[in-house]
Amino acid sequence: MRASRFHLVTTRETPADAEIASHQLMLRSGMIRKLTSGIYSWTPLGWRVLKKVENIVREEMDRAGYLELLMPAIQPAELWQETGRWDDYGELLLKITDRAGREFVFGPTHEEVITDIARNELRSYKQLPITFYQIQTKFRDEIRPRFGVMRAREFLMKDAYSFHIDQASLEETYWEMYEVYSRIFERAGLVFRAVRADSGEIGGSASHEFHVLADSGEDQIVFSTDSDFAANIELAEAARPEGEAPAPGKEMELVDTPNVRTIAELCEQFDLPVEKTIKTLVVEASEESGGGLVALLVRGDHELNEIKAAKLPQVASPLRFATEEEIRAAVGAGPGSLGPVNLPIPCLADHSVLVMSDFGAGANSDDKHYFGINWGRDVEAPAGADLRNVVEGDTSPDGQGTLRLARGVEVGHIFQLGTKYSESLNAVVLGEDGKSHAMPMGCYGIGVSRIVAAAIEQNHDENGICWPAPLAPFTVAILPMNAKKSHRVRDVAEQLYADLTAAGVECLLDDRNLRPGVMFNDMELIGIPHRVVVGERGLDEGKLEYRLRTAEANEDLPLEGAVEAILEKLGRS
RNA sequence: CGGGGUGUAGCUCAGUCUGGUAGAGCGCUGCCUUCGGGAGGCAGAGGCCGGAGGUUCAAGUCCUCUCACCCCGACCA
Repeated sequence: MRASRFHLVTTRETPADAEIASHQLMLRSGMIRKLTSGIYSWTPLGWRVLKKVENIVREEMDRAGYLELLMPAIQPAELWQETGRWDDYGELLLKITDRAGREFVFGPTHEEVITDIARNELRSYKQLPITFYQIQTKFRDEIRPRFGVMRAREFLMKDAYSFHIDQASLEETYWEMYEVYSRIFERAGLVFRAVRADSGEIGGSASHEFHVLADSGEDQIVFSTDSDFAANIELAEAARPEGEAPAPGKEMELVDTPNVRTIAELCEQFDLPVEKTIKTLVVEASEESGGGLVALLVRGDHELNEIKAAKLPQVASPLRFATEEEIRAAVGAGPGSLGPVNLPIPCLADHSVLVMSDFGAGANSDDKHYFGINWGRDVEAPAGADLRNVVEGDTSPDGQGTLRLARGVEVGHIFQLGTKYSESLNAVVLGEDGKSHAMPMGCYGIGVSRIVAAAIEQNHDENGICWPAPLAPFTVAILPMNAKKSHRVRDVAEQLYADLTAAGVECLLDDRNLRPGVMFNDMELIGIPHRVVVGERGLDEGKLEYRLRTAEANEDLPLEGAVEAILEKLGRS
């Protein structure tokens, strides 16, 4: 490709509404253009990268024997009403109406459609297992689109669905898919981690997420130093502390604590270690436990894990924090002065709280705290539960090693769905036993467009993007210096371009006749992995100049045999 | 959806408080000089100041209403 014909439009300045590196660099390099909130066009440059990702995904899916198809983006409401997700999926579902007033959705995912296909197409266990996939535009009406294509409303997704005669077959495909996904992210040149995950809205039992590690990631993931334990923090159970609370060493005392609203203020003003304090959070109780409110206790330096809490039978799901008015009505004190002693509502404590002694907590009376509280002596110990987020250094739940935390961008998610959809849509086949069986299903997603952003998050420097070779829009940039004035430079660059292109290398020849600095900066910004500079200076010595995008310095290549030397640099000789 | 903020040239932003000729830098067009890390000069093009009402002799600026976008929170690939 000739740069002069490629509509390369880069900007020096960073657009004001981009926060993270990938979004900024995608805009500056001209890969994407925003049409409206959460909806982007891909320019020729961006589209080349997106297609690279798409092709890797497609090749690996095909290699595994999965069948590509294409389903409609627009789906009839009836299908969604049949599974109940017309209402359950909530506001994320974009509903649209045709001229006759019939309702449709723009598909955010395709369990309904694929299961409809399966119930019509699949008759016998002999056709199973079978896995279909597609690469297609999805729309989810995110409450808050963010970070460019990282969390867009419209995005490109690879979604796959498998159908089975029994759970054992589902598990086999599930773990096979786990390997396929791992291969995809490896091939894309990404540093990633598979972690156990919450299965969330889609339902089902087992589930893993694949995260590209990046500091700007929206998810917190946890893994063990010594075992293969890895999980999303939403799901990571905290190891139960061993032993009992130490014997009381202090008397309980009631202390006036005006101007204390937070744990931090309490610790600072009264010189209390934070791990000797208790945070009392009040949430809505579940209906089956009688409604009302329930208090959750975690250690002052710990955070409540809302996902775990919502799964407890005593707690309403989804989790809802009580308002200050509700708390005052039930307890008679504000949120800053709550604690377990004389608490008039039911209470659950994180396991780590139950092994504390001589601790401080609110007195359920405004501007008063108790210090030196001990379980049993001063107040009956509440029931224990796993309520908190694990923290760096915790013992791994499997007992091997300690936990490390990292941030990740979720780029893939695999689920064992079970028969949730096959039952509600009556997708059954005849088994070997001659009876009908609802097919257990798996579903597997990859955020194709999100991978592009995640790859940049993981691979950039102060000059721009540093594409992993498999994702780069072009492999080699050829930069002629002052080509306008030197036919020699021009001819060598053209010949190199022709030869490399003939050898199947994707080259970008910068024939724009710009000043060298502009070309260098542009090519670094858009992140082309290999750069060859053709200049009078080098030609006099029979040399070209070569540089890897991520290298510190240039190296010379002999003009004679330059094509072979470059192919060798690409690992293609 | 709650809370905060911003809308002025293709982009980044001044100007709004205190009403009076619509600006700068980058980018774009032409010419000249320059040419190995975002050059310099000259000459240009480009704006219903997000939209609608209102106040005023006069509104980018003041008032009301709207729309869009961004940021912080709960969801997801």
